[in-house]
Amino acid sequence: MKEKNTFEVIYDIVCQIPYGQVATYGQIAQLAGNKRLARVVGYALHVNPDPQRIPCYRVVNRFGEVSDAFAFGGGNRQIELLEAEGVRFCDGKVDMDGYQWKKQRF
DNA sequence: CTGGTGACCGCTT
DNA sequence: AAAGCGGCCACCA
Repeated sequence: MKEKNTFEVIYDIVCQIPYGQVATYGQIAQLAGNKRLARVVGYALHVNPDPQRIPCYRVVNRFGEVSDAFAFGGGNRQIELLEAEGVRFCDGKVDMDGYQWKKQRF
């Protein structure tokens, strides 16, 4: 049994994001073990070995905005995908008021 | 083998 | 109050 590396854990968490919701790097990083792993989370999605299994487009920074580095494929592709799921965008930012993946308290 | 970087966040001065 | 820096993991030269 091989223990899951930090990357595997990150992929697992991102894969657990429900439909119509988004999560932040810090949120995932904290669930992965340390919130400082946020940077690693970004890198993990950067390599994104399995985009079909890892919906990286459901991951946004704490501002609710997508990364301005590569924009996931040349443009706001990510935003359109989220809109297709029913997520509302405001000035290119996600309405974190009720779409941020909050671990169901109950 | 060593150094540096990266789709980030939070703390410190 | 604002600005700068560190930290963690993995990969590249």
